Amino acid sequence: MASILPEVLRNTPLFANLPPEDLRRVAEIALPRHYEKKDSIFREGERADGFYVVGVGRVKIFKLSENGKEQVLHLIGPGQSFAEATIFEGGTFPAHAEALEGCDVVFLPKRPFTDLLEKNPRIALRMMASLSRWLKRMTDLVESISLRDVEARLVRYLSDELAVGGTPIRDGAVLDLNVSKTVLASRLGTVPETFSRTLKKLQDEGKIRVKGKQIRIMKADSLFSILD
Amino acid sequence: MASILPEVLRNTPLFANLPPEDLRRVAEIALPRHYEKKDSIFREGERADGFYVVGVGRVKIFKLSENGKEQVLHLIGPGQSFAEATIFEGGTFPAHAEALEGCDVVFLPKRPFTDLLEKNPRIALRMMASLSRWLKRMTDLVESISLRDVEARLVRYLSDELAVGGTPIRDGAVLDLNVSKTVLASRLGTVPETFSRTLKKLQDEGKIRVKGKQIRIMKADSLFSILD
DNA sequence: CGTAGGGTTGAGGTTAATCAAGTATGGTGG
DNA sequence: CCACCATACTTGATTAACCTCAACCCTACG
Repeated sequence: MASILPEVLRNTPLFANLPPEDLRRVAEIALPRHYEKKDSIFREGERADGFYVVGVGRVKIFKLSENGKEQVLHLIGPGQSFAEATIFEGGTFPAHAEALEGCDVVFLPKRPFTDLLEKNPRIALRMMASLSRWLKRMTDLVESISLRDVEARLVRYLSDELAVGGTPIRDGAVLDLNVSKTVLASRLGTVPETFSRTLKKLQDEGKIRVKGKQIRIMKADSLFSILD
Repeated sequence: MASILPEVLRNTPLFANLPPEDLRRVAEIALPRHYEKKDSIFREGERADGFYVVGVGRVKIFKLSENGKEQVLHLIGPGQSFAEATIFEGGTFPAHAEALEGCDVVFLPKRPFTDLLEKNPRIALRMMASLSRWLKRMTDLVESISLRDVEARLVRYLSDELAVGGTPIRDGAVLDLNVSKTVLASRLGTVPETFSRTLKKLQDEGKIRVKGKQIRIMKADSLFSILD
């Protein structure tokens, strides 16, 4: 299975289009790992000794409150990396990570990787760009959670998902929520009950049509008009 | 005034303890700027052509909702840098920045600085560490806003402020809120009314004593016990 | 003094969480 | 293939947090 490793690395923005030689060096220090559904990948506060690249499957990154409520920060899919930040500064993970399904990931251990960074300004620059993107995402998440109601957050999420999927935004467009509604509710900073009711409300208003995880956009204009 | 510039740079973690030669190079491309109270430093969506280091004064970084409500993301003080992330990836600022009082800041223009980064792995590593710290802060902010009630957020803020001020946490300790209560309310993701009521509640319970911007901790144990 | 900005207080309304119960759904073993 | 179980999801009723609106106070500063 070591043969798919370079392939995984090549598909992550961090290492895409890297000279073969650099890629080989990264591959040399990378460790393939597998997790089953619901397996914990790391827990908040645990010693952080590296970061991850997803090859197959989905991972949720989340915070837990003392009374057990969870806030999903990110949903990570194939090609994406996560926990990069932990290899600089601070030796512990700031959140939990759990496999949402069977996952093949690649682990990049801290020390060998930072050594590599020091000699590879190209990778270092990409690393900074990646950290910057995470920062932007978190900034948007804060804005979303604190400044918008659940309906607006949901609509924005649908809009963003259509965008990343490359689906043109028009009536009849279909979107597949790739995760359970419970997880999605938590990502949107709410609970399953409220999430369910919000979907129903939008459906009753004729703006969307819900069938399982399929969302069909019926009135794109009025649906997305609440976003500025 | 150019003489204080190296001093400002030396006081920011990004450039502290840098070899004099590196520091000189940074200073060469740095541009001192001044802002009066309430001046906008940049607005969300504006083209981002560099980042900032604060020499004197305080800056608030915030998001605005369409109906005018604001969420303060960060309060930046002397020695701190902000908007570093914008010089990689994404050409626009993800939030607004405004001077809370008269401010002397240093502006580091994007292009010359990235050129410098490519030749200076040492600075690049620090830059990544700095980005990582911001990321951690944002992660904590999300958790705080979405998983805790206003009282818990306020108490945590007090705890954090005591920590950064180096004040030992014990009964009788006094803390000065360096910003207006209105700004602080927004930083905590609430409104002045709720903030005021929450302070009053803690005072009525005998846990703190409020006099203007001075907060005296009266019962540290019971006050901070709600934080796990 | 008089005004303005920040701060406080009270009443009322709204959003969304909680609690409780019931209905799909999907995977597993018989 | 079906029965069963666990899990996910939905729906309704109730509650709690906190936002909004409105009025008022207080202090600083011209």
